[in-house]
Amino acid sequence: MLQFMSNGKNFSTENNSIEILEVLKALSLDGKKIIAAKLNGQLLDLSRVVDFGGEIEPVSVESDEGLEILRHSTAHLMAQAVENLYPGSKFGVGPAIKDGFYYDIDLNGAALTEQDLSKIEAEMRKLAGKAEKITREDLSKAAALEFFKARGDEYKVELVEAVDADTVSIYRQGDYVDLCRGPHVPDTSKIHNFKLLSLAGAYWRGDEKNKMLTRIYGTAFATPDELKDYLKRLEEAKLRDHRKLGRELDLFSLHEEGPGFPFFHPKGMAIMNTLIDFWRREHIKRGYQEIRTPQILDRELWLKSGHWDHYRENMYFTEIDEKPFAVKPMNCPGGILVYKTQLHSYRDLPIRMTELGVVHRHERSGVLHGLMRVRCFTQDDAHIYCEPSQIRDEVMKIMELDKYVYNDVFGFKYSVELSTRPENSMGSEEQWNAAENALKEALEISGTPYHINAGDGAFYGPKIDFHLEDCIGRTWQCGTIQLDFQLPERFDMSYIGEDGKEHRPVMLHRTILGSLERFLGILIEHYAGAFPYWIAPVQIKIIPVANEHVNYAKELSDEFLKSGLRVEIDTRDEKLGRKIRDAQLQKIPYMIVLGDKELANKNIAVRERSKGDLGSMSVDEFKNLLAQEFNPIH
RNA sequence: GCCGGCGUGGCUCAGUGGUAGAGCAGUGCACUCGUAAUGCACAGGUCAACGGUUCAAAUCCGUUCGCCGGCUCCA
Repeated sequence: MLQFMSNGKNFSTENNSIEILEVLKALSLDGKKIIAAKLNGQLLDLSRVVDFGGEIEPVSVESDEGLEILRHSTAHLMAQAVENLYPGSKFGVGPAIKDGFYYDIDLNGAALTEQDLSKIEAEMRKLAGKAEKITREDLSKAAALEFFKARGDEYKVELVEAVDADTVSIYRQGDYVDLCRGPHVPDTSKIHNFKLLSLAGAYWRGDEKNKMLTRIYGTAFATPDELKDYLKRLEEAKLRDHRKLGRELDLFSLHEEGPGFPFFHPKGMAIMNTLIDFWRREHIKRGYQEIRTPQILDRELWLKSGHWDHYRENMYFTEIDEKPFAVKPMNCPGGILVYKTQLHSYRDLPIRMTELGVVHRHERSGVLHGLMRVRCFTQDDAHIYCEPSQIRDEVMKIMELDKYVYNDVFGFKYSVELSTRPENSMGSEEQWNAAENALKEALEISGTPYHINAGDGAFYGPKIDFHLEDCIGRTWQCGTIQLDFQLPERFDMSYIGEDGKEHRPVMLHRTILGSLERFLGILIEHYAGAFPYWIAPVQIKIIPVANEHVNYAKELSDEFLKSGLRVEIDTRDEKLGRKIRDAQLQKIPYMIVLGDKELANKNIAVRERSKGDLGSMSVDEFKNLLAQEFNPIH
């Protein structure tokens, strides 16, 4: 006898096996949207026959788990369509991912273009129309190996070999067979709302030594509206693209003459400089001192620091007077030379030295991306030299600054990761353990939620990384805190302790914004180009109604410029509506309209970019208005 | 670096073998204008670069560069 329970309802059968769907029916838990079930927490197909009972719960296509199943089944449907259209295709992996699914396929020499996606979609719809049953079969590992070997499915063979169990399952729909853990929707007619999105190359098992397969990305949703909303969100994301806005708002440009080396225009620099002003104030408040170190340094220094051994691939080299030099990819070795110009006392520690360091790193050509991934960028770097006992406090202070900047000032959500010892690293096991524990402690005492990213630390020490979430849910690494016992050792750094003897300081590397270039890119997308007043490249646009109002406009502009505001006048011989429109498109926070009325009353008409016309007011009233704007620099 | 796609005036894009097109932006002229586009005219491109096929190449082929979407890597 088998017994099933769900939310207080019970069902039992005298048989010693039963199909899941029958159980749900008996409990009146079946329905159009139910595509799978959970028995004792395990996800199962509706057609699965079980010989045990327990707590059962239907899985709707509208739940997170149901959606994942739907997407996974859609990936299979796509694979089936590809197999029909491109005979001889071999399949790699095809998982559901955030927002959709993909399948990696060896097309047997065929090449796809984006146009082929609609052909594949059409084939998918045809197959879905047939409502083919999706059935599961359990095979022994040996039988599965034999089966896939016989079909010449080399990738599936490799996957089966890697499975750590005696049996594996395969799923069939029509002639299509795939190795899969499941579960799946009961039949292909359950798959309606899908779209294939893009093509890409992807290395088999993510290893660039392996063959490159064709990856097809797609998405699927429970309802047509959800699919439509998602596609709309993709469109909206395109409108926020920092490369497009950077051109439209005249912030920066990219040129063939300097791949990966962005050019900043006056308006881009206005934002950058405001950002730097803000950054400096916050660091001075928190006891940092700023330094600057050279761009090019003797190669010997990089041999000593370990960069030659661990980072050479990413460095640029040059020669001065026949002597080898390197362009700096990091600021730390230069900073250490500054530290070593003096003898330090324990009383001086912690020493917090910042540097807006311009670093060059060679990135492979395929990875460059606007301001987000470049070959030359400005790090808002800092190095903190302290005693081991001070590490925890210093880390917590940095995390406090991170929270203030990310959350309070810019309104980003962010998450924290702890990255541990990688391969190809320097130092002993004990040092790494101590370093990792120090960071863990700081995270735990401050109650910061984090997850561990094993093996992703820097070659000289473990790190805490801060990932900001942008407007479309992508995450970007900005801040990092890296603990380093190696460089102090290599450079024989010291301070004089209370005991009058020399001690080795610990070094913390950290950034808050990460790369100023990337941070600007993130801000552009986050605000969709409509920067808050305090950081907007042009804060006020003065718009004279006609020629005879231009002089008044210039007087006003001079006054604003003197008080440090970023202001422009539109003196073009255009109609008011046109000038307003252009200022709106430039997303300028405030517009001031000056015509006969304003000239006569010596006041101004103010328009705010999102609130519209605010009516007339005196210049003083306007300044009061500005004073109420959020502004972390004042 | 690898896979696929793309590269036509400042921008967005049409043109797929027969001597380069549009809209916006720009310039000139007229209008002197009240809260998201005034009208007319003019100017602007050796069609990414180089090589090849052809009587003829923006268009077909090859190489290189750059960009886009991914993979790998990363701030």
